[in-house]
Amino acid sequence: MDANRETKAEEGVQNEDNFIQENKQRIEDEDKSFKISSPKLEIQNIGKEDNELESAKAEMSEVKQENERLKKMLERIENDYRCLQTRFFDILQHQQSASTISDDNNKSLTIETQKEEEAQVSLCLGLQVNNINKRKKDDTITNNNSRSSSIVREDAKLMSEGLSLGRPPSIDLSDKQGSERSAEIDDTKEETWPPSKVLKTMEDSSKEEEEEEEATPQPNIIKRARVSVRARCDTPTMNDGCQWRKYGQKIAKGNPCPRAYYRCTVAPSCPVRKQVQRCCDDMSILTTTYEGTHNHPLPVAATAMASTTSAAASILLSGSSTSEGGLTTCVPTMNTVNLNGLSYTLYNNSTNGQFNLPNSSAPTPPTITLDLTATPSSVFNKRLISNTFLQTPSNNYSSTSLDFSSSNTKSTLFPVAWSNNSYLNYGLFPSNKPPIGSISFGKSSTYQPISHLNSLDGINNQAATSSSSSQQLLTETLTKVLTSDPSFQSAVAAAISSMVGNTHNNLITNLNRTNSECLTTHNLKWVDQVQGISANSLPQNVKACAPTYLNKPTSSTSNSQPLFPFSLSKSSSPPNLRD
DNA sequence: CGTATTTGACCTGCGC
DNA sequence: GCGCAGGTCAAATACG
Repeated sequence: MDANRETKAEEGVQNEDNFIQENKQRIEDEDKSFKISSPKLEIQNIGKEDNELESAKAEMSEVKQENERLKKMLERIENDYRCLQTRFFDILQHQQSASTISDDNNKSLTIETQKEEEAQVSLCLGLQVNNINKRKKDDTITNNNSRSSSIVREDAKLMSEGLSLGRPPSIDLSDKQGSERSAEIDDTKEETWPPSKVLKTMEDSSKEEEEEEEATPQPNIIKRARVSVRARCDTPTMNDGCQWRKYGQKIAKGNPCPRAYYRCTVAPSCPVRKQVQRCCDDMSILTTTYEGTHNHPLPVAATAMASTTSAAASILLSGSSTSEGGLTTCVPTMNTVNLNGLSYTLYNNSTNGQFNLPNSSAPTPPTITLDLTATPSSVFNKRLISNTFLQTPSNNYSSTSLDFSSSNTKSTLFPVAWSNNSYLNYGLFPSNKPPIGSISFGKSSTYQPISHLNSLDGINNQAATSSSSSQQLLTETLTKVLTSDPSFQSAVAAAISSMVGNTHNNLITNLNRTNSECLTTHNLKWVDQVQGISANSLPQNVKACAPTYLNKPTSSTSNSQPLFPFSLSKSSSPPNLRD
């Protein structure tokens, strides 16, 4: 299996190599065309007003500068990529050599690899931890003598102690039957939503298993993981591609805006529900909270949101495991990476209540928030505010926020790396407000980060404390971070692939498969450009607005070339993590 | 007339 | 045990 995987990885690397070459060529051609057209423009401007001529020249100069920046950027990306490629092959070789040392180690590696792959391909929200738990307990029992790996034992131990790692389920989406298989799993073994009367009566056959699950003490904490999406939206709901039926509405305490309850009607027995509520502070912000797992094939338009939310749930669950099982600090962690203007914030507060639904006084399920609303700096401030005022000490669930905000306005406090001279500038925070527990890769960072990945604390500390960290260190740090947490990889890959579009699927998934996640830093500028397109590309009969990142443009953009390296082409395949 | 939405009642869990 | 708040149900209503 490793050989097959390695082969696929090499193919993916090769594809990426070709991809970079093509786009480099494209940029050079673009540059040539500018050089050719520039004299023409000057000739045309002869006889016009001087100011018009100067303005035209200025525009051309800006275009040229932009083009130069893009070229340099591409070169640097290429260098980074080659560096990571080399590193990746080193790791591969190292793994191969290590695998031959002993059988025990071989078994451990195999199991680890399997688990890693499970994490990478999992797109299931509301993870079947109980099933996993059962399986692993069985493994622990049956293999108690010698064969079970230490990893499995540790997981089982943690889970038995209520410190579930929330490892994603082993649902293989690599084939086309994956979704159906997951649906079968959902139908027969799991009820991701708090069981309703109707569902209970409908599922008599699974009562025994439910009772078994209820007998286990841990439970719904993981199963009820939620994913919230904050987005600016003028319409009552976001268009996420699914069909929803409203079944209730309630005015929550502290928010005059009613909270609407929807359930998925794509399939009659689909347990997925969502809550939609406007932010009382900013009525233009719509918070949509998803809970549960679709037990049916999703419409193409819905796969982006579904994959993103499920991947985000993976991050939440892996992150919560870290905070619950490993972190000894009480300081909430907020990990922010500004990837070329795409602010990626992991907000993980083990003592915080549900962030996006602050009115909840009762303990709430672990919730992850995808924030598509504001500039990173403003979002960051909101995080601090919410952290200050919304803590519910009785709540031990974690809340995680993924901030996919794009900084449309170039803030001086939170400069967009892609728009500045410094490339691959992963997170520049306002120097006067150091975030508590944040990851900051790159320059000007003076903060002590608290990673959500325990094992990487040292790495991040090193990266953050060294204000003159080299590009090499930066690359290595990123690589380590991204390759050390399969859930993180999975989530990032799914989110990026969802945002960037189906075209880039192979690239993302290949790299996801090969643990060469440096690519996630490559394609983010284009996302900014997508943002303005998607809303206009929606069908007119759609009453809901689309989250700008998650609803990809299709026909309206299929014929136009992107401004930056990554081409768009129409694809109907969902942006999941399959091969 | 079928379907979707509205809305008041009801259920459940939690804190005091 | 009581009250509160979130969540759900289902009859009534609206809409195409």
